[in-house]
Amino acid sequence: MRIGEVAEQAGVSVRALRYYEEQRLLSPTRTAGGQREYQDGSVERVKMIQLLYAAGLSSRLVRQVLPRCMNEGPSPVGFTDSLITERARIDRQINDLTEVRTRLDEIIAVATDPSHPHHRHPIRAAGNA
Amino acid sequence: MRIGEVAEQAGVSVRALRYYEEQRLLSPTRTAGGQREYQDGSVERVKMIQLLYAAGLSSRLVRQVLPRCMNEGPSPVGFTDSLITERARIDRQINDLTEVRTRLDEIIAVATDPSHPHHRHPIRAAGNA
DNA sequence: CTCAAACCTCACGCTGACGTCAGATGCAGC
DNA sequence: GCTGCATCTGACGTCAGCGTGAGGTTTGAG
Repeated sequence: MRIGEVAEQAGVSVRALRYYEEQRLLSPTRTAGGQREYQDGSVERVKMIQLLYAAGLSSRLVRQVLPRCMNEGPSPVGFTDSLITERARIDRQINDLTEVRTRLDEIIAVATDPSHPHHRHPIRAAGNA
Repeated sequence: MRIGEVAEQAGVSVRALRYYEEQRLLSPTRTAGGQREYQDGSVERVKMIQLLYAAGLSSRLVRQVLPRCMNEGPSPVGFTDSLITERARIDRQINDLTEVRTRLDEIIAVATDPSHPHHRHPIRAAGNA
């Protein structure tokens, strides 16, 4: 597969794929003309990269856990600590997100419930003609 | 309270507090000499700001929801949509984080379980004297 | 063989939440 | 008044994950 097809199927930009390669997350082969040639599993791999990035992992950490996520053999020795640290960070972040979501829900509820004193009508502002 | 004390109690930097003011999230009064003077509730307010930032809200959105989070009266009219959008984003992010956490747990389990073929000893690397 | 589309390599730009340094006050104890 | 620490206002630096040209090459259909 060429880069454009991978990009489309994985839902990322061509630029992103080149960036991932620069970060040593992908290593496509090259054609005689110098163009990138991706293997079959690449789309799945890119999606996993996106997921890990979305969870806030750094490129360095993605590089470390990616082989394990794709079942590509053992990981570098002694990196379990950073994984545990990262797991803790993710836990905290989930807690933060959950709390904020609850707050937002309350605010949305108040703003949507017409019987509440702080209610604002979604279309017309209250009190004005 | 002066800025240094607020910073210490809220666990943020002095620079961060000035930045929050620049973003119109705080508006401390000034002494005759021009120094910032914070009210009593400021520490709590700053912690809430941190929480909202930690959940990935932008300064603009923090500015919008903060009054509602601190029970400071109604919010600007017609901003419920952005809250709902944001809520959806947070939901997706929690899902991503949870999935990644599960992955990390699996990897950590394998790396910690001595009976697993991919096991690496936590202290000494396997296979070397 | 031609030509357009896709691809290539630099390399600078962008955004947000601050860090950091410079140089100039303000404030409190003595 | 002096000293020393806290604070002040700019204003530039940082870092990550790409976006966005510029200018040139490769590919493959016709």
